[in-house]
Amino acid sequence: MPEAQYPEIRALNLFAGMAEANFQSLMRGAYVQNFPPQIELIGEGEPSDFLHVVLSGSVDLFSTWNRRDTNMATVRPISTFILAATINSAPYLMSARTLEKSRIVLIPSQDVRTIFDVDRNFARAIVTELAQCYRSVIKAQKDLKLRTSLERLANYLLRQQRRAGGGAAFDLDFEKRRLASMLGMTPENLSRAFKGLQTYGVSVEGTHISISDQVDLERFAKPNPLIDDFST
Amino acid sequence: MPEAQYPEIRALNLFAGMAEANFQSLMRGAYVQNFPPQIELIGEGEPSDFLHVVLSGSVDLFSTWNRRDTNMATVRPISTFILAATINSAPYLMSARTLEKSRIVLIPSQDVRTIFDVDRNFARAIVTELAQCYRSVIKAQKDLKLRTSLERLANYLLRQQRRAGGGAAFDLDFEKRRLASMLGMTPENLSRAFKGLQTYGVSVEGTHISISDQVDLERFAKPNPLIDDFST
DNA sequence: CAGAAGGCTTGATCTAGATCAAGCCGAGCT
DNA sequence: AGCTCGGCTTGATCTAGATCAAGCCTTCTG
Repeated sequence: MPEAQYPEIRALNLFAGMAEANFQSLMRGAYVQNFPPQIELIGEGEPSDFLHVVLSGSVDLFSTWNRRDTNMATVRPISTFILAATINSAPYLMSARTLEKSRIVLIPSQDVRTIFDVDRNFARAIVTELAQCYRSVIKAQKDLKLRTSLERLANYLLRQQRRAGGGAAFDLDFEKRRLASMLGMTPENLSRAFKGLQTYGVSVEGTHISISDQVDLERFAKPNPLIDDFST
Repeated sequence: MPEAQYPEIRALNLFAGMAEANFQSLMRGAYVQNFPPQIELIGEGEPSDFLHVVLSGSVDLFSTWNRRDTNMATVRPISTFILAATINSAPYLMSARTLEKSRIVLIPSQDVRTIFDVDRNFARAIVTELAQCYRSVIKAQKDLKLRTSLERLANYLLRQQRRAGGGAAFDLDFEKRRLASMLGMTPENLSRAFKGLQTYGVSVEGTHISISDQVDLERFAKPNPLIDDFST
């Protein structure tokens, strides 16, 4: 891998604390690659040869059974995916495809396991990351099982609003059909859901959202840190 | 904690490989307790003071939001729960209650984190366990999102059959209302689902199940190791 | 500029499963 | 034995969301 990439990667939580020699040794086998949208990166059931880290873009994790499929999670920078499979040398449980143009680091799983055993700080970082992945999945599952589609959309808008700086107006950063998929609903129902939120002061023009009555929307959405807060 | 408990706990994957001194040090702060059924052990949002290990019985993990609640997972012996919260010193995302009389080890979270940093084998075991928890949740989510309730029941019966030795007849080890909850359906629908499986040669008498046409049931259920196999 | 294509919206229908409302039946008790 | 209580079943209805089927509008292309 070209050395120019190092500093950016080294700065990630996962690698920041480890010994330089171990980092170098990890990087020797790793490479960074740019993928176009809609590329299938891995398929479920395959052996877990590489740990993946999303540097930019976004990746959809999905699963298939009996001709049905469902998206399980969306990975945004900067975080890893299929860490659990890598750690346990187990086959992938999910498939992954890029949603948009994405930059991804691939690190051979064997190297990750080796360095894990010799670098205490790396071990700590791995386990923290893994715990975070676990908690993200749990949060997503709570969102899905406890809320209606209207409530999910309302809470998504509040989260997105915060990410965009907190102002009353902001833009969606996905096209709507992708948003629908991320929220676990069809494009048709997303369209209807947007209409349903008009009652609470939400107006939509293309990808531009404005919230005229913050309090009312929050009273409806009932955001909860144990579901909506990504940091904890 | 009474020393008599040690060997049984020491034999668990989580503790088997660690240095004796570290194990002793963990056990000094730990204790084993028997709980009656339906006791709420922890509540979501609380700080994660203890790592829990289920030795016998079973524990229901569930979540609540806006007066709704849903069960997220059922923990059977022998495994841990809320490991992720313990590792990250983060609040619990789920509540836990005993389903039946259960024996549970409680280990102070702070001790787990301390020993993690000094015992390489313990670190390895922790991360393996955590990865397994992660994968279990993913499997449960796939089961729920990709299958109808009839399919979930059919696959559950096949798994239970295997656990019971693989014979054509076996017993459920839960009462039906509990099974319904574990499968994410209402008791009413479970009842109807059992009727629906008669077509595939399943007959039910109380908690006793017999499968007259194994091949037909499997053709319907389409069991898949990436969902139904607990070992991988 | 015209045409096509793809995403968005809207309405109509369908479906899995939940909920509501009785009955049923076996176990334990007086 | 007769009663009661709790879990199970059964049927009827309800609902969130999916699916199907158009039309619409913007953007891209020849």
